Amino acid sequence: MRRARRRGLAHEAADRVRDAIFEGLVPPGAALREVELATALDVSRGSVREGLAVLEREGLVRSEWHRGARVIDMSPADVDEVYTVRAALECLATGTAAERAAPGHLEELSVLTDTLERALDAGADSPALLSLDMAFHDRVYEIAGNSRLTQAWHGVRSQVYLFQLTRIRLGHDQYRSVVVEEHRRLVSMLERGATPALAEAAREHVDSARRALARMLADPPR
Amino acid sequence: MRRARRRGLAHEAADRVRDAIFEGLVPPGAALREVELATALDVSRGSVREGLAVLEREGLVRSEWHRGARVIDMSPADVDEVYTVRAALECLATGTAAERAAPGHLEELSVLTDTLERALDAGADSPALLSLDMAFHDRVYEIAGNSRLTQAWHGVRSQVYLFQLTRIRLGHDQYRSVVVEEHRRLVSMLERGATPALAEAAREHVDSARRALARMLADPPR
DNA sequence: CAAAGTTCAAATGTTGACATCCGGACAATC
DNA sequence: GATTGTCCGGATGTCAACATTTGAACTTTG
Repeated sequence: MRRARRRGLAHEAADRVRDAIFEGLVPPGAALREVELATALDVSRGSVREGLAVLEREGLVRSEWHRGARVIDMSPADVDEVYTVRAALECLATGTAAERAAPGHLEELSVLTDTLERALDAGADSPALLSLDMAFHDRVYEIAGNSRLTQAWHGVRSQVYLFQLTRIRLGHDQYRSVVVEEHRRLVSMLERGATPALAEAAREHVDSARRALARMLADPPR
Repeated sequence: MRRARRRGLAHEAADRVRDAIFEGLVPPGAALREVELATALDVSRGSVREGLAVLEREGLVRSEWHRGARVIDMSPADVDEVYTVRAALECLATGTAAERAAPGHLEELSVLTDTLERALDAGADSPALLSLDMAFHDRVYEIAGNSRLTQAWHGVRSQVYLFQLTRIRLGHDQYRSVVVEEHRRLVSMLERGATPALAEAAREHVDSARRALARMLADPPR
């Protein structure tokens, strides 16, 4: 069993605000005022403040001295930055995971992909698919078992999530048509161990997402 | 000019505590009590708390719910984790920097290496050399110009610093004998653009440090 | 005597009040 | 008329008091 974690109001507050951002209730670039959030969430400003610091660590929010916090926006440059870093991390993570994976782990990743496929076939909405998608990758990082690597991943994870949400919002057909296949490919590569081809597959998986989003941002299909 | 930054007491507190850790005043594994630090630094507990959160983001400190913060320790596993992640980041950073570097940037890195060499020849102490060493790498990240990458770097930077400090404390001869040459090699590779050989050099530079530290930890020369 | 329950000091988590800072609107100045 | 100075509303930064949790010493119980 995974041990239960007491977390405190700050993390709770961070979760609420993060979800609000993901749901689009707080658009990119919007200001996050401490008093406002404090009354809305019914906690003190101190807790909100600490929560915003958590979101800042995740890169979802940027704050400046005496100017408060704002939701990040997503210029094409931002997208490039995030996916470039993600590609490097994902490469390392899949490679390490391949080295350390027990057979059970690979089986588990395979099952996660099955779940994803079934959800797709059952007509689940794209955000739900994205959650499963992310869960798969989270598991890879866990299997790699490098806490610093996981921490680095958490530094871009929420941004990836936000960007991918935008991607599927602008046009989810392309996403739905490739997710499962790309994950299957990753699993099959993982089974063969830490090869250069695996690193290439991981890089390509990330880059495919980057290209799709870049296309969407440059030429919104409205 | 680089813009001036107001930062607040929390960052100031973080700086003090960080320095204290680097100077060995607070040994690995030691508890960092909020009230204690607050009185010592003459700031409120809130500011100390926020400062500790900064150090936690840097990986120098680990804190748990209602159990406070402790300085990380450095098991061989920790060393592996940090240098593994650092290698991946450094690869990406040098590659990107090579792509984007203006001639002036390469010149600047060369000058930084000259400074390092002069300091070495002038008999500067090893911690001073380490500062110059880190400044070089910081500049590479700046030149790469990827803020997410820089942030990921900051997530391991302080740990690298602490580990390297230990390395030179246990035996600085080896360090002094290779720093300059390894940096020269990096600069010359950077000048040839983003080649596979550059990535290899960056990886080797990091790995050399990892091996040196692992050797020291396994077999302390006392 | 070992295991579970109790108690208590010490530390952290949380809060609301007070101090400080920012940015824009308006007035003064050269 | 463009620049500089002053004011003020609204926001964040800081603080010290109060609430909660923890771990360990102690007691109880089977």
